[in-house]
Amino acid sequence: MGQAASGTAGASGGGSRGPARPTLEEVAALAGVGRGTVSRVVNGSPRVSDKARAAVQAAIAELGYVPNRAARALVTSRTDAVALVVPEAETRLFSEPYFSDIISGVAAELSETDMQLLLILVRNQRERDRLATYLAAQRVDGVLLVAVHRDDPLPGLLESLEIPSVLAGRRNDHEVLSYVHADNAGGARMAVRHLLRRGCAQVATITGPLDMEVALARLDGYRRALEEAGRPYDEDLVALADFTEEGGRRAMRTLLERRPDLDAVFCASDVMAAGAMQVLRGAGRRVPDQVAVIGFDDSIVARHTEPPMTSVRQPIEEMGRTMARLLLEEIAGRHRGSRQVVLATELVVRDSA
Amino acid sequence: MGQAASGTAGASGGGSRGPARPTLEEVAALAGVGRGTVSRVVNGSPRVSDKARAAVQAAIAELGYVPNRAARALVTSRTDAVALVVPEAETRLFSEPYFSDIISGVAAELSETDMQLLLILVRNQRERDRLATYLAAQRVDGVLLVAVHRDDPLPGLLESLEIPSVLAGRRNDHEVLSYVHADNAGGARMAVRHLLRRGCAQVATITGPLDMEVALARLDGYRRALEEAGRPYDEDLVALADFTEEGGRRAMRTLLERRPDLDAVFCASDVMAAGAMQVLRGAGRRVPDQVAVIGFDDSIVARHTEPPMTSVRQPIEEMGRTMARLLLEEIAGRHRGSRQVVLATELVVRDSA
DNA sequence: CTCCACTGTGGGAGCGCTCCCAAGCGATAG
DNA sequence: CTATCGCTTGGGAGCGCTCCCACAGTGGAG
Repeated sequence: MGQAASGTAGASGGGSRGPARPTLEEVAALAGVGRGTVSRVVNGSPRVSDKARAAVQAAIAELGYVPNRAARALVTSRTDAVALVVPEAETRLFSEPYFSDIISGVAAELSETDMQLLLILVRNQRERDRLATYLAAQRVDGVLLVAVHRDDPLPGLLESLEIPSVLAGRRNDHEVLSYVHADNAGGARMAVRHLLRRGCAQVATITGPLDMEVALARLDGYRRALEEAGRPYDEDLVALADFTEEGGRRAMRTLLERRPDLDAVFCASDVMAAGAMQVLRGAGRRVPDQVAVIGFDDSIVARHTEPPMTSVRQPIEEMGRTMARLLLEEIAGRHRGSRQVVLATELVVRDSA
Repeated sequence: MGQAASGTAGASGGGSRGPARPTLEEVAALAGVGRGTVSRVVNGSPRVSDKARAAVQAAIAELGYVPNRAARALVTSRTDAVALVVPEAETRLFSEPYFSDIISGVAAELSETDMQLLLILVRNQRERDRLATYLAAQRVDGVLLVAVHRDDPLPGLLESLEIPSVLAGRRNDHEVLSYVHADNAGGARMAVRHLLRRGCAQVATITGPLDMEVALARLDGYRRALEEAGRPYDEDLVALADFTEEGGRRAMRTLLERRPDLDAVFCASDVMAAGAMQVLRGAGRRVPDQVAVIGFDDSIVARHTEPPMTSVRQPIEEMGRTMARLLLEEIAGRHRGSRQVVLATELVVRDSA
């Protein structure tokens, strides 16, 4: 593009800004060694004499040498980059801080290495297709994928491409890819136990979309807690929703209609719980006196509802960290096969239950 | 690293997965043309005959050819990547959805191009230094920077590196770099006008940290609205805070102490407003009857306070889009000098004022 | 003494692409 | 008919790096 200046050797590239960056060759010349030796020093090979290493390091410092990634990538066919793939529609459904916390954890772990973090938002079919091409072109060394649906084609794509990848959550309990997830069932169980211990007799639940394993697991925890307590599982006390506030409102209305006698609701997300609380208030039910409410995520919303919401916390940043760690190990090839990590959840008791 | 298999020519790289990717050369061979012609077609040069172009396109489709970025970057010394730099400490202070919305806007705009989005979180001095090296090594074609402080060294770094960059917000009103920001002063003015029109007589404000231009601008809007209405500007009605909930609580307590007669508070962020509302409730003041409250950001928090909060909305996703657009134009060199874009804010009236 | 490790080293080859030069080839002008 | 121009085209050179081969040099074993 555009008429490039004729330009003599080396120095000027396309529209180069700043002074020309030093190359390996220049470092070698200054250090009085060969290219190979500089490369070995830069890459931490042990097969270099102390004397040569010192000379090279001095030269690197003097010139402010930084390796050219493109050149390295070209020959190694590694990119030193991993992608965080986010199906965007989901992000909105998820409790808001989820996204930033995952990123924060991933970035923290990667910052120890010189891996770059690429962010890829996928919001429609076209972008999905582009992603497939993109990944097939091996533009990243590994992939982190969040918000996995049961029938999501993306994990299958990663699998067939044999690209190192780690999921946040899993498609189902036969997941073959590596994944990290919170103990959703355990958290839900804790929440419901808490409600039962409080003396609640008719504990309802509002679920997430059942094509997501997280939603299923939370429902399962609910069911198990009831079982443990010898309570019957009553379909009428279960309302399906979609992790959204409006969904939470709708579900709460349904529940109130079906079972006006309910005295507790465990919601699979804070946002749904917030919606539910609005409806309860509208219906003249006092929280927690008449109806106790527990959410899931312990997001910022939970701290701002009236009354402040009791919620199940999941260590999202830690999930991000762990995902990044597993991915790095997988890329390094230190592990055959896939691995799973389950992180503990925790009940944060506030005033709504 | 590790004992690489001997490997014959071409095909196998480091630990290559999948079939070898086709190269330009193979496309050229299949299409019966030279490398140069394929390159011209791929890069959309007009100086190619229709016949040659068709042959090349057919070959590309047949082989599923995708250009190798590293090879291209090596020779052009462009990377086709831009970085979104986030000083992380700030992200937490900002209303939460801010981050995801900016990203969403940026990604939307970039998805039309084949630019990659790199996310760089900077959370301490060490990472700041790394960033400087990183940018000096020209690993990205441009930089987007959010959460700019008045004395932030990062914009100065970008300036001296002469790397195309766009800020979200500005350091002060002499900003030399390109930036996009919301009409903070205008939004604040609208909010305070709304309070005055409602009949409030003693309108207080809780500000953000005054080393940030957004905070200053919002304070300025507050002052101007009072001026317009012929009201005095009273220092006692102004409390400094830091965009956090706890800061909002502290500031509210201070205000109540100094001016128990206040009947409205304009807060420079929703999160602070939420804190303020808690304190007001604790002090037995009814919102909005006794004290009207307005926040800023129209974040998710605003919708969940009790009562739901009136707030100034800023088009954050649009800001992200615009930032990306300006940056792309700057990279393409279509514009000399820097440009500024101000986006309108809007008052979203709910129940707190 | 020779022979054979072994360590450390230099530098050729080549990764896949863009840039650009020179050459081919019609069409038009002289 | 030849000279000139413009448009296409092929392919050499080279971007900065890693990989690997071959070649010292050193020291211990035979």
